[in-house]
Amino acid sequence: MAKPRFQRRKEDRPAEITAAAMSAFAEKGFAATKVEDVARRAGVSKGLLYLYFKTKEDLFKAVIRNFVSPKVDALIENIETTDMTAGEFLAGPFLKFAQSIPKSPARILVRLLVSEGPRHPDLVAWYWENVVSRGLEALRTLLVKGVRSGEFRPSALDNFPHLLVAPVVFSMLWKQLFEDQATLDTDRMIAQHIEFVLDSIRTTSS
Amino acid sequence: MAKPRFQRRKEDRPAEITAAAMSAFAEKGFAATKVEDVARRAGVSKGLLYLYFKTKEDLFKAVIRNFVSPKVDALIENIETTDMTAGEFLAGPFLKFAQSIPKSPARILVRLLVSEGPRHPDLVAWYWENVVSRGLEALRTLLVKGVRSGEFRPSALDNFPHLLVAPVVFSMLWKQLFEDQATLDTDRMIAQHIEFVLDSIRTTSS
DNA sequence: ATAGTTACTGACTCATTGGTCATTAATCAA
DNA sequence: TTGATTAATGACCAATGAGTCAGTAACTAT
Repeated sequence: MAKPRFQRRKEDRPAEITAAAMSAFAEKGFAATKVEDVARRAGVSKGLLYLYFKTKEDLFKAVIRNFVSPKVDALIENIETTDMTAGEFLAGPFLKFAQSIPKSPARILVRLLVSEGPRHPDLVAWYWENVVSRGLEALRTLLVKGVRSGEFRPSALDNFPHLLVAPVVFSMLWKQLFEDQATLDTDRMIAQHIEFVLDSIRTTSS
Repeated sequence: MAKPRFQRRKEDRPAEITAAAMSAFAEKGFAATKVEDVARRAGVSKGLLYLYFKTKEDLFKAVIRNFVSPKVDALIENIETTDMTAGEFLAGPFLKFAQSIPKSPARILVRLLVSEGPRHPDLVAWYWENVVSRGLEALRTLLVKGVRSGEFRPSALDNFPHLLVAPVVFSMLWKQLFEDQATLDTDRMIAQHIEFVLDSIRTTSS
């Protein structure tokens, strides 16, 4: 009764493989990662990988899709269902969210997207539709809500919710590039930034 | 007197080759760019390229070094020699500088650095020493000067000059990824950001 | 048991490309 | 003009790695 050389686990393979790919891409980037290495990490043969993903590129897209969507969905859900004021939400749950991203494994995805994006227009388009535009729209709604209630004064920020997010992106990149040379307290930096913004757009100083 | 098949121009070759490499890398990224393609763009044979650059990686480093240094040097020079107040400088020359970067060809370098950085630690170290730390230090000095003169109140920004630069980095990435899906008025966005920050740290509102 | 199905393996192919080097030709000094 | 020097060429080699496929073994239904 020797233990079998492998098991058949059709259901779990795709998830296991994308997870393996995620960590491999994270370390090496897309081009420098060998498909066989991904397979090895997933404890699977190269052939099997090609049974679930048509090409290496296909695998890459699956990775991005899988790990990003849940995060944004959660944020948007929160924004839409909260009963906090806009200011409270930004200084509370949103801040927490913004601070958590650069420390989560997801931080790697920016790097992947930045480096490979231009060569995968359809992936970028998907990302735009499902992540970026939805996220920005939710933020804008939140800001408008604040303006309507008189909590915020109207400002250019209404057109540039991007600004709320810029330091987060910056932090993600920093952590991957310069962590060794100089640690950056991204939590405090992001908090400070939100504070600056709220300072400027709040109608009353509490 | 047939025209010669090539000319010997030892002096100019390296610059021409790095320029060609710059544009090639910009389009395809590092790994996906073929050395031979770089050579072709430079109007040169592959062999010659290897006469001036030991490896492809070597070429890559040269590219980054060549195109970045001048920019930062200029900014630092300006900061050190200006007789403006800190606020004037930030709202004037610095803003102009920040706005110009995402529109210049140099914007591509972030992408290169982000994607390849982790695999070239020595390049990142060089970049940190010669560009990032020097730039940030100059900005910090500027902020401290503002505080000393009473123009700014002391704030966490003194420890996070990064914040002044985050939206610039963000803009560079945006322009490369989402230009097609949604144009972003980076000039206005960056201006707005600087305004927010100055709003928050200025002691007097003018 | 046993035959049938299919998840899974891994050796192989073949196009690609980083890097070399023997050769060629532009330039220069005498 | 001619010989020496070296910038420049491009055919070539060796390695690499994406993708294939003939075969194998885990599972399943009978």
